[in-house]
Amino acid sequence: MVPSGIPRADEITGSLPDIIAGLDLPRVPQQDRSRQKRDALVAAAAQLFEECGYEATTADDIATAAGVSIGTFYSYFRNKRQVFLTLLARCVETLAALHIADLDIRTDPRGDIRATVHQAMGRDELFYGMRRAWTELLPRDPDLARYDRQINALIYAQILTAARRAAAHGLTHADLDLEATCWALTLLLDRAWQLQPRPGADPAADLARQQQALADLIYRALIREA
Amino acid sequence: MVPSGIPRADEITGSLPDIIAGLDLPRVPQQDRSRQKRDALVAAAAQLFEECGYEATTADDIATAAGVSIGTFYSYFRNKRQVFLTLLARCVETLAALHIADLDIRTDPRGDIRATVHQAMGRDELFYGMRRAWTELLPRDPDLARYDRQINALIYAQILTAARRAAAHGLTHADLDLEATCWALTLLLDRAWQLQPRPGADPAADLARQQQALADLIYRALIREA
Amino acid sequence: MVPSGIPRADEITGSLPDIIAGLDLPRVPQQDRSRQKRDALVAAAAQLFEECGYEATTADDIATAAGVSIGTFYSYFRNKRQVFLTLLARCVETLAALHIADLDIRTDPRGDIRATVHQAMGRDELFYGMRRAWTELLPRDPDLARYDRQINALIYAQILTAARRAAAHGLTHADLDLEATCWALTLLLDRAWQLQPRPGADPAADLARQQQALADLIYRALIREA
Amino acid sequence: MVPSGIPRADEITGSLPDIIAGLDLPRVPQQDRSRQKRDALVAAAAQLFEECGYEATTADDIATAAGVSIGTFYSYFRNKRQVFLTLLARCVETLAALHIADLDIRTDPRGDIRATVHQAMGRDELFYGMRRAWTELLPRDPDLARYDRQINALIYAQILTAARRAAAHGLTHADLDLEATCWALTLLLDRAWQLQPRPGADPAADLARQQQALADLIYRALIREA
DNA sequence: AATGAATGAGAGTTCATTCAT
DNA sequence: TATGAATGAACTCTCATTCAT
Repeated sequence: MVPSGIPRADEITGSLPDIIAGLDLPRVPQQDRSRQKRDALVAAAAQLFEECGYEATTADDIATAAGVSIGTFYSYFRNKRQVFLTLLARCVETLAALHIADLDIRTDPRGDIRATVHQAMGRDELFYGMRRAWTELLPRDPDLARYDRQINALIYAQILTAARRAAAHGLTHADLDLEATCWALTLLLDRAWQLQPRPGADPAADLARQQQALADLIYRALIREA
Repeated sequence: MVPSGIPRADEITGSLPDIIAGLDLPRVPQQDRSRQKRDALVAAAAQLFEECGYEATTADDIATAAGVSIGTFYSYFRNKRQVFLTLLARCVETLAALHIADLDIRTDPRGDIRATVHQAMGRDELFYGMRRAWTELLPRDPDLARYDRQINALIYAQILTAARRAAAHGLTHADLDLEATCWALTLLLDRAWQLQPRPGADPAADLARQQQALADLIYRALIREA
Repeated sequence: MVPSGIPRADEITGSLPDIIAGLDLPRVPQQDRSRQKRDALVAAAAQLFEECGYEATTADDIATAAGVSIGTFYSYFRNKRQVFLTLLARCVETLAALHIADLDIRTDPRGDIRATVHQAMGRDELFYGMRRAWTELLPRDPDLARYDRQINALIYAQILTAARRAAAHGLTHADLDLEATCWALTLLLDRAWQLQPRPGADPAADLARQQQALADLIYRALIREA
Repeated sequence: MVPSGIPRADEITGSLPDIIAGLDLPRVPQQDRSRQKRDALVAAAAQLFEECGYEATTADDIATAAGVSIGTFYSYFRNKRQVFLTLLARCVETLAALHIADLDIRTDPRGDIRATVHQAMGRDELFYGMRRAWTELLPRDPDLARYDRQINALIYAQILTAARRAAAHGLTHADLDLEATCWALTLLLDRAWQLQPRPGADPAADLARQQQALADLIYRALIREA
């Protein structure tokens, strides 16, 4: 069972880079030719995972799409899961670059939150290949579930840090359950990364609209009107 | 790819019961003995799906857990997917019973939202067996993805109806993008159904706390302070 | 392997009724109600075998089509094969009624042969349900292959008897290999029972035309022009 | 139901090679080792089909008999049916090599027919593995039934061509229904390919005897005595 | 390093037959 | 005698992974 309660303080350990360090990743090849081949495999996997899902994508499909043999695939990755972990590592790096905790919310809380949401959700291309595979693997890969929990816990911790700073400056609602609210926001973000522009609408404008609504929702959930 | 933009008006068609009607469900056996056996199979499937996930649970596992042979399993369900659909139907029935749209928000918005959230999330046991299976099947079952989209669209429509009523009475924020905000809340609810009490804490109290934070978040996202 | 050489004299033993006697048939029920039920099962089986083939027809299909339960099916027939044998017995009885050997060819050989072919091939309805099932079961049922061989041998013997009578009266070609020719004719007849009217044509007329061509072929293969 | 009326003119389309081209055949491996393995599988299948029939032969049996694993079997053939189609293609190639239509019947009709029958039936080894499988699959494989019909129609067309040439030279019986007679001969040939030498007799001599009787039968069915 | 043929455990599903009611 | 729920052996086919070349 995926435990999804508010993370306890002791669960917020390590950092996003630590998670990458803990992954069973293949070593990055040093030679240029090899690295290109590995990248081609990862790119092919991302596209196929996105289009067909993880299960429906065979190791053979990935190798073929990357223009190499199945044998070569297995010389770069110990197994199919490792390709996925490589994609995961890329995601986590992106998340680590967000620095939500550094959000200084004092001068323009609404603008700051909007900017952060925009930044967070604009990394769409880096989740490419992850969305479907993640939901497919999560339920049956205990390690992955742990990573999921850990990543969410760290994002939660960052949100909580920023929220506490706002609270310290008297910006938040008086009776706010900071922890539970930040956890709810973390869960919402997790879902928000799956947002798509609605078909028919101008994609960029539509996404911007959704991002703004989301940012305002977060703003109002936390910050009281002056 | 699962399209997750704000539902267009024309996507909000039918009703939750319509979705159940569209499912390829086995007929419910009339005889008591048979119904008991079918229920045992469904219960076994739910538990195994919850514990091991959908893929990792074989038809044989379910039959064995229910104390019948594989042949019996296939005489009650055409295939493994049909067991899942049976669980799904149960969920949708629960959702249909929520009547979010009927929420009359005028007198005590905060209390009403709290009550609704409490009611919505208190149905936990009925999602038992669905959480993991749903995320596993979603990416590879186009029909299911359609149902998912449809169900979310209908919940969104209900939230939007209630929110519009509040707006008509001048209760909501002035500059609110109602549609985008309600869609964000719908996505949040979808995630919220996976909430668990945090280990170590008193489960009931902890869930109540998370529910209240969630309800307040929704309240503040929509309703302006008097 | 199905042995299809010209039958040796010692293979021509017994009679068509003997074959029926050797079949593992269920006893015919005495009570009227029971006989009706059995007949309904046989009729349903014939139709399904004809339309779907033997393998594709399940015991359950037959029972359902006959309006009884699978249990009842198995109280009338020990197994699926026994239904087929029942149909077979009906065929063999029909064949036994042909009396080809009695053909007195002296006065009007051509007319006699035509009449016999017409009579032989006109029993179409009695082969109903057999054509597909026979070819399906033959290759995998050694007993059935033996029956096939035996039946063909007996028909061959009858044709040979008639042909020898004609030869004795100097009606046949001088240099005729009676045995081999009659065997070829037997094989041809076996195939001829699968003849259908060609689509588009008047069925009765078309069949009559094919029968006449077949009869003339036999006539010319055996009888020399005066 | 297998329609076995005299082929209509519009049914005689394409050529035997066209039929092979329409089959869903696996590509022939280029590497020697692979081809040998594929041939071993085909040979094993032929023997097992001949001895046990198509249905009774499992994919596993074939793989084991060929000394490879079931996985290897499925890397050479998409399914069991494809092995059969490979055998079928071999047969059709043989039939295409017969050139019955080219039969010039004017100078020595009897000798020509004998030679052709001899040639046609001497290809016995190439039908190995087909006889039982064909009759087993025919009733339940609509595609195969179509091929059967098509192949027979083409053979019929060739026989008819030769017979018409003979008729044009006034060699045939005056009142002959050419079409119906040639169709009967086609059906007879179809059965004749299942001829075996009778046990106990000298195989070669016995087959020659049967072939000669068959050829004479055809000769007399068509050609009038000078 | 690269290939791709080979492996074989394991999945879903069918259906002839049995037997308690 | 009639029922139909229950059985489970058997079958086809997939695909992650290995390893000889």
